[in-house]
Amino acid sequence: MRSSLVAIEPNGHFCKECSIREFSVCASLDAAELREFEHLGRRVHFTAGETVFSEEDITTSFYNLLEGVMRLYKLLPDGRRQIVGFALPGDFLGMNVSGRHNFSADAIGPVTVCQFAKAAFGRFIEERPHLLRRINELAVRELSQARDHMVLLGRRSAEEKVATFFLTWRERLMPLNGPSNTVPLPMSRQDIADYLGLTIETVSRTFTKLERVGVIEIIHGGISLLDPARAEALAAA
Amino acid sequence: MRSSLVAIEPNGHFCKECSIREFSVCASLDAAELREFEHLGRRVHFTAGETVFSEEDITTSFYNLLEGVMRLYKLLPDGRRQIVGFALPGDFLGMNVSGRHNFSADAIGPVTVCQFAKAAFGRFIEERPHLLRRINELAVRELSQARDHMVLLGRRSAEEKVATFFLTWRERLMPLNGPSNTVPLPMSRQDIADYLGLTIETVSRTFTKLERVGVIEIIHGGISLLDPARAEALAAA
DNA sequence: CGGCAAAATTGATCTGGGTCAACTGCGTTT
DNA sequence: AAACGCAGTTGACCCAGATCAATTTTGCCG
Repeated sequence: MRSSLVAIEPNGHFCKECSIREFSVCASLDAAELREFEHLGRRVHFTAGETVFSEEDITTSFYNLLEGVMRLYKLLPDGRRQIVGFALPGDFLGMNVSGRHNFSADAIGPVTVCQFAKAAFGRFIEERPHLLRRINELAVRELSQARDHMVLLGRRSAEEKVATFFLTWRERLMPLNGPSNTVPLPMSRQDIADYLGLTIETVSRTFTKLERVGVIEIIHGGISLLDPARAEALAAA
Repeated sequence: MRSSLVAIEPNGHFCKECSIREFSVCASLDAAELREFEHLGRRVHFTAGETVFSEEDITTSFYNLLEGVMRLYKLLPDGRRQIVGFALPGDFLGMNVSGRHNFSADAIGPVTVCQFAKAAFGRFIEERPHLLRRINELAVRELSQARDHMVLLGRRSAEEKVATFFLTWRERLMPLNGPSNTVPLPMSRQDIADYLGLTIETVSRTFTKLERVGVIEIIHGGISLLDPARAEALAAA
């Protein structure tokens, strides 16, 4: 569903207090720039399941994810879905070709974003090459992740896919939550299936199997990695 | 195999005569910049099957593909291969995270590249934001292609994969060769299989099947798209 | 032209993961 | 606390595509 009414805080938040600044695109800005930047963005909230933008939409905004997790996906005409990634705080969304988002983005659970009007943001970048360099850096990193994911989708078995997913998801959460063998999984089994190119049944069976052999423990809202080394081995890293 | 001896032309070619300039990263440079740029790159040739760089290599150069086709791929420890893309003239290679190429690149048939030392190229970009913008544009386009390919790998049937491949490959060749229903396929069946997440046998059988039903004709070094509309339908675009 | 090796095709069979269907558990509403 | 509904799990069966195994075709070199 698309949000028809979203809460908009009429500013009041300051970039310099932003907890995810160091991870985000803003990390490249100095104090003076940050103060100017502050006026370009506005915080917007979304509730669980809301669609932030759709693939066919014309891009009018860029988004900086502040809180929560989003699923990024594409649909085939017959409804098959491929999740092309999950966005975490610090991720920058909205770069695109030909003026259209080429994937859709839903909030998984409550989400806060910093939304920038495309035109104003474009002007701001124009005279700040270091910001562009930072954006490019993030794009190249994403591209690298995308290629890794192609390997997973095209060449790995169900067990390898799931084990790899646990490890890379834990890895991605590390800068945010610190190192831990408890891996929260805010997304549904269906989301995981659509991310890994599997069915929900296969995901569920593989979870159970990995638990049975003692690699993980399935806990409420996630898993616990009991044997990370074994998981690495299963992932055929 | 890695090339131990490659022919290096001691310059003599001029950017302004470069046939693929308009498609490449250089399209953003003016006449004066081009003259300066010319001294940064040197043309290097590779023969069929040669490896231009490997995924574990530390990046020391950027490459602008001038002639020929390259396969870009990643290997799993047990030898399974996923081709993450094919590079065509105009494509720019070498952007990376953490200083290493994160995929390998082989020449398919004879290849000519314009090779730039990383440091010199980096300095040149530094003071030319429009070049950076152009590079970013290409990265974002690649990212979009990568996401499309994830959908193909994760959610499409063998027949859909092959039909989609014919159509998108033809599409990519269009700016270079002009529109045509004759689609050259310089890569091997194994390459196609590793690109589509299939086996060589399934690729071969699917080719034969599509020929039998009159969608394509298998010709020397490629296929002819007899019924593009049917192909679109099979691709579930 | 003939003889090889590599690439591609075709056939027979197998299997990992999909499909279909039932059931379980748990959070929400009344 | 009963009743509902949705997410997740489990079981039985099936099939698209993998695997294994020959051929056939193509390209190449003496």
